[in-house]
Amino acid sequence: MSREGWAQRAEVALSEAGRKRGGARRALLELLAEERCALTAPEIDEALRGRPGRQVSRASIYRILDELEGLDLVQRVETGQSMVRYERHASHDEHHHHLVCDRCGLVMPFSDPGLERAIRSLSGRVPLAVSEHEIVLRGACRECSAEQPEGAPTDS
Amino acid sequence: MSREGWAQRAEVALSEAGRKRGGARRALLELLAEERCALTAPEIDEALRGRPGRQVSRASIYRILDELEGLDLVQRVETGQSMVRYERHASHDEHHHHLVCDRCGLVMPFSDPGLERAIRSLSGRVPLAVSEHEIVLRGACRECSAEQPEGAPTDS
DNA sequence: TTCTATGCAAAATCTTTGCAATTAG
DNA sequence: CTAATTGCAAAGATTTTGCATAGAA
Repeated sequence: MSREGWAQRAEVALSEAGRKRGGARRALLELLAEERCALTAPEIDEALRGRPGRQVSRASIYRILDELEGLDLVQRVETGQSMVRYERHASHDEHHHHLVCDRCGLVMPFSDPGLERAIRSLSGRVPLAVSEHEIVLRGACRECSAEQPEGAPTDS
Repeated sequence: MSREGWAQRAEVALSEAGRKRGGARRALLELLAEERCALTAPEIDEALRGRPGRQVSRASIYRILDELEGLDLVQRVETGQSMVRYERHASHDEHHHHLVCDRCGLVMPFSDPGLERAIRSLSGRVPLAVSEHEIVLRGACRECSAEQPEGAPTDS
């Protein structure tokens, strides 16, 4: 239900902002509504090429993402991979953070109430009116740690 | 003491890695030892130009940062500003995270034991062998919230 | 018809690489 | 002297912008 909820909220926010509903924007919204986790602009481009609907130019992808971010419909996520990722702005019950595998680049979502509690209590004690927070845990995913448990020797 | 400690550790690590002590590297180490918070490569470049010592080419800045990262002497920090930042790898007692002002781009360090506890306990419960974590809180810094408390009207 | 939306191509960054000259040991 | 270090310039990549065309209301 959240996905449809988001798509609907997006439509409303855009029309309220006086935006027309062009094909490119609709294609992007559709993709973002389905994706559960963060994508980079190039990944979005590629994803749109690999599906029935329309494909969208890079320039439009950036423009639309920027616009959606301004309307709080998507949020940027930094995963330490030197490229911004975008995902739909989570409603309260979907709020999550990210696990990133240093070796294969895999990005997975996770969430934890204890962590959120700690953040909330902390937010009142810092010299910043906190509106967002982002947490990234890095390490080796299960598959990668199985392959090379530790600092395994290379063949060089 | 931590600063000198870091600089010294860096010298040792580099010589153990069979590195010579060129001027560019020394200038970068010196700057990083003094900085308490994360800088982008362009910021480092500019900072080096504005100080007595030697100035270093962009290429070398990137090469050296990359090398230092490999030796665990510096760490990358992503603050959601679409550019990687670098700071010296914190020793345990210096470990910190970042507050970022959405409006002016200011980056400040902070740390919180409760948060670290939450992260530690969480690390055992996720499908990732966690080796690092990064936390960014975003919002408006004091100066910026004073200027425009909320969604203040623009003059457009 | 009018204003927005979009694509294409060029521009603007940031980052990496190749190569020659310099420097440390 | 030998190998690492550095700078410069060119190449790569991602992101932004200008402008003309297509599309929605």
